[in-house]
Amino acid sequence: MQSAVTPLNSPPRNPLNARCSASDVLHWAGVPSHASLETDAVFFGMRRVLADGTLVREGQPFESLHLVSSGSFKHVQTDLEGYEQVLGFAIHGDIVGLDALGRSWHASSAIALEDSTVVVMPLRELLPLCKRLPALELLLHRAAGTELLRRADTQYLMSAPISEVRVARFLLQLARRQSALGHSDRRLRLYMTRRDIASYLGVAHETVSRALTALVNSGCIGVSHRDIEIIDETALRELQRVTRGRSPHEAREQALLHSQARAQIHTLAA
Amino acid sequence: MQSAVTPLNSPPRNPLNARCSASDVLHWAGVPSHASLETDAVFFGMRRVLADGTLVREGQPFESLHLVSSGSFKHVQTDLEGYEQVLGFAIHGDIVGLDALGRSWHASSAIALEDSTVVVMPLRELLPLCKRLPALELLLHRAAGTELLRRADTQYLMSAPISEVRVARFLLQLARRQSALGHSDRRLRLYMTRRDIASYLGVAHETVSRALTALVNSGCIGVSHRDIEIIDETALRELQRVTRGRSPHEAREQALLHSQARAQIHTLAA
DNA sequence: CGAATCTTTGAACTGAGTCAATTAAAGTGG
DNA sequence: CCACTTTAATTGACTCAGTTCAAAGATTCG
Repeated sequence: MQSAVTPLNSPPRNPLNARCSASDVLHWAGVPSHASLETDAVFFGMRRVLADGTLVREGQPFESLHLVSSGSFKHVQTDLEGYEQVLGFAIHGDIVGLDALGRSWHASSAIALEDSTVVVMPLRELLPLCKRLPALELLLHRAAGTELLRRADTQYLMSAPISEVRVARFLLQLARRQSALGHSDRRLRLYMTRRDIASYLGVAHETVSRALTALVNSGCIGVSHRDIEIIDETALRELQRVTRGRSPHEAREQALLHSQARAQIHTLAA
Repeated sequence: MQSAVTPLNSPPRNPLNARCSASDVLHWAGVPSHASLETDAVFFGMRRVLADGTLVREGQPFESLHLVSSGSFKHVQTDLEGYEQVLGFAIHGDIVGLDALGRSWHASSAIALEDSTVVVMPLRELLPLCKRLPALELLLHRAAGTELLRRADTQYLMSAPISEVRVARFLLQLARRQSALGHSDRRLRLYMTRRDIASYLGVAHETVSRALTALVNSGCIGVSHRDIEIIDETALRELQRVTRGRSPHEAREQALLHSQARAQIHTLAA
């Protein structure tokens, strides 16, 4: 388990020249139970990417997967007219480049939002290793599955017709990921610009600003630059029920009625 | 290659009791070049799902992946309030259940839009087989990658602020998939309801109706029930440039200016 | 043939996009 | 270290497209 060498959620002290064991990778990527003496003996190199630097670029040959060790990235795709669509964000423990699986070229770019370090896992090494070490295969599968789940979450998020709801869901999503890494789920730092958030949510960047101030005014959150404090998580969740022309309060009442009706049905069925 | 036994894109005649070789699976899933004598010797069972039937249900244990042989499915996820979000559609050659990769339970349901047949690939058989047959491993990776790409496409689609653009992109996406299967890219059948499309696009179902009639009135498409004819694909593509308050014509002019400006820059750089 | 569902169309309201202007923050170079 | 430039973020005003509610056709299915 070697938790003494690499305490959970702590990147190595000297990430530039350091190599990093497959066990570390398993820890960071969320399957710590599968680390073993064998995975202790496998090492990967690391790479540093400065803020605004490109880790992988759309159209580049797919040669390596990267695990984010420190820092953060945005996934972007550029369409014919030059519009940049932000597809998602990657933080510690996330694997970058999965959408190229089974292909020869990357379909999206990964751009560092701050100075970051990644573990480089060359496919030529990784795939043969997977055959020998089931833990690494599981890691790969789990990472792909997680990415798919996250995209589903994003679709759900984008389907909200009210921008305040989108932003609320976005913050909750971020808080959930942060807390899964052992960080606070009440205080969170936005490492991306409002524009990036807007592109991700599918709204205008002014709308993100307005939604955030609206959430501040309703006492749900506190905002200072890129630091967010979640003050009333319950209220933030309640917001999900808001639809056009219906206030959070009314929505809550309707939801109550619904659950009562459902209880009635259950009673009748029994 | 056995193209005599299973001609490309043609499901077997008797899918109910028939078993189906791994080579067939490779053909249908788009990696026909990797079929071999070895994959000829591996067989999977098949399963029939009636219209509105559930192939996999959210929360069920993840035991098999399914390849769609005939028919079509929608992927749905239900939130706490009971709202059904359509995440995507699966047709011939698509693999259902990938979002459970690396996990024990399915995160979304797959519901048949019509009477359908699928190839059942139990994980207990599939994963060991992958170690022996690199072709199957590639299939798995490629399927995961493709699914990720498709979700990115969906995000792009949902990011369009104008509903007409969303619907146009949806139709083009569908046409592209149909034509990849060797079908016409001008005539396409919608196997899903307007409601499903609306949920998928993140708009009200009335809006889908209105957008479709608008596209008919502008001469881009013809609609009859669930049969769509793409009359002017170019115009449909041009639509992508439309933003709020800007007509397709203006958008085209602006795009021209942009490309001219870009040409200028290139000239200066040279 | 009737019930249920799907689809279309209408009308009213309103929330979000767009344009514009101001403020704040961050990065640059003397 | 401070003026200067550039980029990010906020706020306001206006317009319009999309949601919502409602009702009427169309289609499917029993």
